[in-house]
Amino acid sequence: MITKPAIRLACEPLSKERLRLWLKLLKTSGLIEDELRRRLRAEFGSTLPRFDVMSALSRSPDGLKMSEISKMLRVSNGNITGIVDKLSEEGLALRVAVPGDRRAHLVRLTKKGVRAFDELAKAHEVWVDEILSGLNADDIDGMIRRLDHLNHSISED
Amino acid sequence: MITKPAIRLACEPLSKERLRLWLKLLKTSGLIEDELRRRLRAEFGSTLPRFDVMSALSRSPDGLKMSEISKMLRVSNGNITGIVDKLSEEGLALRVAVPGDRRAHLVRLTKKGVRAFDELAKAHEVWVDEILSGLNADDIDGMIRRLDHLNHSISED
DNA sequence: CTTTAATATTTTAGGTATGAAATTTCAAGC
DNA sequence: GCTTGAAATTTCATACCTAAAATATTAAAG
Repeated sequence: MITKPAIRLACEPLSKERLRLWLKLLKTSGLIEDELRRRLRAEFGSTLPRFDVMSALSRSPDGLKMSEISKMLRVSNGNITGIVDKLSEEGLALRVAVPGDRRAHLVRLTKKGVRAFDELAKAHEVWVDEILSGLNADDIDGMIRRLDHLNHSISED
Repeated sequence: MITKPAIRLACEPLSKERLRLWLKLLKTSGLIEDELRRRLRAEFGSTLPRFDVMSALSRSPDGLKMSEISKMLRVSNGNITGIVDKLSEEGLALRVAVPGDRRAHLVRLTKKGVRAFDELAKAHEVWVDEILSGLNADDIDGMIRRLDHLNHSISED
């Protein structure tokens, strides 16, 4: 009787499988991202980075420092400057001075910004639901569990 | 006897779960991408987009048209122009005229480009293996299967 | 006090990305 | 042959993004 091997004799294939996994992960998230970007542009004339910044601000009504935003979104500090500038110009966000510290500013959504984001967020959730509609509850659960595992193993190394 | 419900009474939680999944997917691929970008820069003074273009060219020794590259990598045509310009300046790629069609050019890696990419690709595979080392064969297999499913369901809609 | 180091942000230089308009060339149809 | 439309690429304007340098402020150590 032939049994399936309990251990792998060579590690080489596993490294190839990891590479295959990474390429698929990259492709999938790129496809979804492109589609979201397209709709955000077509239906709201907005962009993903702006949505991300507004989303972060929305979760912190008391405001966030520039560095807090860039840390949360894992993008460079200098980048956030430009995006917040734009949001401010359009009256969606504003910089508030911090009493005890003249270096820092708190960025906050304006009322107009909150309204705009609520609309965006509602549409965004519907879009994601549509795009991922091919997945049932088990699929979703399985992927979330594995992504958590992967995420954890990456972050702690 | 109480049986588990065959259908969900409310769809709302599933849409939230899909959103959760997307955010995790985005975060994970971002973390991996950032790490690869960092190493590419630190160890080779190169970038991910250049690596991607070289990788595509490497798989097609007979050359690729600009539009073929942009289709493969799902980036805009105008973008590829700049990257190929840079690769050409550095002697890693070159444009070859197409005999029957004076509109198109075939882009091809030079010998130097092939050597450079081979080195990059070898390092890249090791990096990915390291970064994903927390996953065993079953994890990898499970994720690949689900990503294929998702990918398929997105592309065909 | 004053030097020093750390923190918070902006600026700068350069590469990457998009969509749209412009250019050149090709392929038919008349 | 000439026009029309499609195809391949580049150019353009604009936005994003990074790392690194510059600026300004705070805090702490001597």
